[in-house]
Amino acid sequence: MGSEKSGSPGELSERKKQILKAIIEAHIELGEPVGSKYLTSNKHIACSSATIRNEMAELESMGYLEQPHTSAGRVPSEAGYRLYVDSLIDSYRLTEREIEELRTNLRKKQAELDSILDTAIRLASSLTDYTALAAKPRKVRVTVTHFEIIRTDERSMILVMLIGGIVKTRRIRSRVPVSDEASARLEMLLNGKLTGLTAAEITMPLMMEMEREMGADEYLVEPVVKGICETISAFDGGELRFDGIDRLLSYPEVYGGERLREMLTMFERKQDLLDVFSESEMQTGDDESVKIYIGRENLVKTMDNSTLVYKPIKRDGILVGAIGVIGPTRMNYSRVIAMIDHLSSGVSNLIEEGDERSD
Amino acid sequence: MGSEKSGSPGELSERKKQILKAIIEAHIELGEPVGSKYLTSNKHIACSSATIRNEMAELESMGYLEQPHTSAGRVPSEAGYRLYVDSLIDSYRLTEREIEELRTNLRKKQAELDSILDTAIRLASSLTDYTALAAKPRKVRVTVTHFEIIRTDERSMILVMLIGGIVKTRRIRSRVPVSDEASARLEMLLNGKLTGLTAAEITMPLMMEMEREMGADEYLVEPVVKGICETISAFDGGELRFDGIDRLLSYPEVYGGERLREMLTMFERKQDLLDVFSESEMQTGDDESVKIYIGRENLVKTMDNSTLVYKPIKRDGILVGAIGVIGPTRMNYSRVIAMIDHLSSGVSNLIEEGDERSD
DNA sequence: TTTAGCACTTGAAATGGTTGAGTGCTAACT
DNA sequence: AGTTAGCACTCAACCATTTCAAGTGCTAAA
Repeated sequence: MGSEKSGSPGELSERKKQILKAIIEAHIELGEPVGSKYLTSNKHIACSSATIRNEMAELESMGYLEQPHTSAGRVPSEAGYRLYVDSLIDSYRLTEREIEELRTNLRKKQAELDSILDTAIRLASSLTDYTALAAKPRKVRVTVTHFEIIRTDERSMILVMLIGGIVKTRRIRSRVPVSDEASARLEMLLNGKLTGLTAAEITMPLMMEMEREMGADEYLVEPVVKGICETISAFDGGELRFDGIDRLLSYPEVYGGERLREMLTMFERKQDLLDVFSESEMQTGDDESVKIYIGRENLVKTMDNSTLVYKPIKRDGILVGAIGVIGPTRMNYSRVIAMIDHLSSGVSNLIEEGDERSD
Repeated sequence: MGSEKSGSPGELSERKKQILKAIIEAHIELGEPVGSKYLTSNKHIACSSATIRNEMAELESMGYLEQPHTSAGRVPSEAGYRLYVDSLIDSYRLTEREIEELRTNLRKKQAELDSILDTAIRLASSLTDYTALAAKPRKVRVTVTHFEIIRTDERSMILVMLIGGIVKTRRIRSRVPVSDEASARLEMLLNGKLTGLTAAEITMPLMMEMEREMGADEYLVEPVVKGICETISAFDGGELRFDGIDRLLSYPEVYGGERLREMLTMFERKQDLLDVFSESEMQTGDDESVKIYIGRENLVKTMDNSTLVYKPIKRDGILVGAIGVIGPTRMNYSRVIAMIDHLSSGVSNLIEEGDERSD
């Protein structure tokens, strides 16, 4: 047996490449193992089925193809897909219509990051026909940069916090009326003492000091600070949202039975997937192109037969999220890649420029 | 054939009730059609299998039971379940442990409605083992009650809107520096002109008037007002969130194959389900107890074999949402009902009392 | 080096018989 | 009249067997 398990693409003759590419594309299209005869008749390859069989046998021993059972056609292996996306793939040109659809749909929603992401995954899912997801990675150091208190009536107010460019609010109610003077002082205190601190750095002594400075209105401090800590903690957990989960069912060969359950469970737990994105945060230095994880390449075990395609989203140069799709290994790579690329860039631009439509 | 399709429970002899109840509970427990022999041996019923067969035949002709095929046991019909939950069911006592779990978990999260709901559905799903969902019903008349502008730096600010007790924010950026005076005037204008108006009532003339009053800073008006309209519009759409979708797969008899897909699709589309909740908003006058929709009783077609159990959530007497679970018709009604009842009340109390931990 | 032909393998689908749970009905019993 | 035992009947589920067709690997010829 040829023991050259993972050969570099250079080893492959032109014809082998052509055949491998044809097999992968046929399999993407049909979802079934593809046999030698199919290739000769449907893809235009200039040799007979017997020759193709020989080549396929070699490709298999090199690890690019697999055979479900003796009398079935061949199926691309993960290595095969990897080779395909790395060097065989034709880059897909989005049609004018598709670009237009991306642009107008994205433009419509000029809002906070969250709702932009929602629109984006909806788009991604409906355009690619796979399950789409967006992640906000877990942050390492979450701090409030600015506090502001808004009075609504004499015993309730709203605390507005600016956390890394995102606005979070929290309602504060008190049983007794609170003077304007007291809330103003509280606001000042918060801005003076708590900005720039992570949840862990907000200590008891600090809180007691604040209570001292609030004098008669010290009763406000504890619930407010507690709320702030909760908000910060909730924020750094990262977040993950989905669209088109029902589309998983379009690929019963992959997501049938128990596998589907594992998949859904993973979507519910979210943590594993978030880890994947966080990991990418590390290697975000190298480049910022579309990333592709095929099968068990780099991922959680439950994603054996799936591919994750995603691209980071940046604001002012720093990573604020990612958007991608998840689907069967035999997904339409070229189209998906082009789509995610555009979409992510679109979102990046959108949040970069903000709402400055003031011309 | 006895043509009394839907008899009132009064028609039923004590023994018929007892048998029906036993069948339903056995079927809930086992998930399989239950036969006459099983009842005599496992549930203590004081007569022989033959007698039970006779009774079952009658119950079937009355429409309370169904037979999948000739040589199978009986399965409760929707009418049977309905009768069961209406008059046969034993009310379930939550254990101390369960109550404790509800309370502590719910208490932990003292935050805005959204995150309370998230916690609640997570709880509901994990405690009942069914898919849980929470809805914020579509509002008829959404208006902003209060505007507030927060300056972050000289060319960006945050617009805070109070919409029906919920806080929404929106970032505003401008290419040119904005004076404090200008933003203060804008805030005043918004509060003066736009509070109490729905999106539809914000007209062009109104906007032009505002531009006039802003003088040199009129360029701020258009993007801001546009953003406000979007926010209001987005708000009245209602919202629906889930937890434990993976649990659908625990009941393959119901959610296997095509049905599962329909179910997921419905979860994605959300609209149908929201309609159900909105409908309940209408009839919310009659009472505010736990509501139960069994099978095709009242619902969307895709929910034929499912039951929806939910209870509205109120703040200050008005409906702000609902929480419930969705599961197979053969769900453990007594337990689920008790759970949802408690949970919904818990949430209601929590948002009622707010953060007033100032003692 | 390529190709045609053929024997071989093997999963999927079709067939057919067996099994067992559960029923409905009738006749005996209280 | 209501209840029960007994029995024939039905029908899905299961298992073993057969058939079928797709696709291969190999050999021999071009």
